[in-house]
Amino acid sequence: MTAPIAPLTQIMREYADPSACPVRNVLDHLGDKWSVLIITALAHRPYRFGELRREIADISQRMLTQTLRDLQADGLIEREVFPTTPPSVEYRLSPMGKSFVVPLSAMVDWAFEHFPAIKEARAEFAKAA
Amino acid sequence: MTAPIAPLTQIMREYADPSACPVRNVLDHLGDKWSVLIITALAHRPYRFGELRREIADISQRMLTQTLRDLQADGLIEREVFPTTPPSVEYRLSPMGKSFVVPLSAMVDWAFEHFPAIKEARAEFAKAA
DNA sequence: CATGGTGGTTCCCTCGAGGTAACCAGTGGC
DNA sequence: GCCACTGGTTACCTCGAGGGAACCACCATG
Repeated sequence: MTAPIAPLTQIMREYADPSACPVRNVLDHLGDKWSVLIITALAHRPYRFGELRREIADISQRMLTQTLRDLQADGLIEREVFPTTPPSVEYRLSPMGKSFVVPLSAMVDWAFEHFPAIKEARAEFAKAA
Repeated sequence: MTAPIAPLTQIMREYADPSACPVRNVLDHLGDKWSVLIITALAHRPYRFGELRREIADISQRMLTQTLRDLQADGLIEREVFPTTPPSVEYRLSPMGKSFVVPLSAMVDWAFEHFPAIKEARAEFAKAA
């Protein structure tokens, strides 16, 4: 199982400026506290703002708005306003967002599968120290 | 392409405490500034401390030490000290670390592939605002 | 008239990730 | 004697992500 990632040296050389490196640029954005959770929710069906707020119980309204805006700016989600009273807003994954679910779910599966081993490793490491 | 991720509702309900949720627990750790970069480097071959420091040009010695310790605590990398003078230290991926390279490289590939589209989406979003 | 539910925005504050720099022991080279 | 390289540790500081609460307009309900 040789690593299929391009050599780091090459990547680092090509994208000396971290903000220009695709990996660091994209993954840093998605590595925040809420993006993955929101995308996971939207992977199942479109959600309205309030629904998401209730679903992700411990997110603040401020961060929900902000993270949704960032994901929308990156083109991962689409926002649609319905002129009802009161106006309701629906968020859904864009095609690109849906394509992101594939590698994301691979990571999620990995996390579930190896979580016990990681917990054990942490306990052993703490014991050794 | 239906999302193969378990329903968020179910996950959130099962792991009400965020620190007990495998996904948030594991991915938050790996979502820091340097873990992915270090794992990417080690995916190709073992590295010595100083080698890593030079390879990842813009990491501080402090964060390199700390991130390596965290990855070691999670059981993703192994540390071996050689009793040379001066003592040298080699870091390599553990079997679990190697298994993580699979989903990680899927994400890296996705990032490379969609980076142009993301940049375009950002530009368009900024223009619209 | 007041309250609650739409989907936000704005201000203020905290806390911790991460950067910088100095220092350590031991040894080899000039 | 002085410097450099090995792989660190420690103290100090900054800056921004994120939390909390208040506020907004609009409408329906009681």
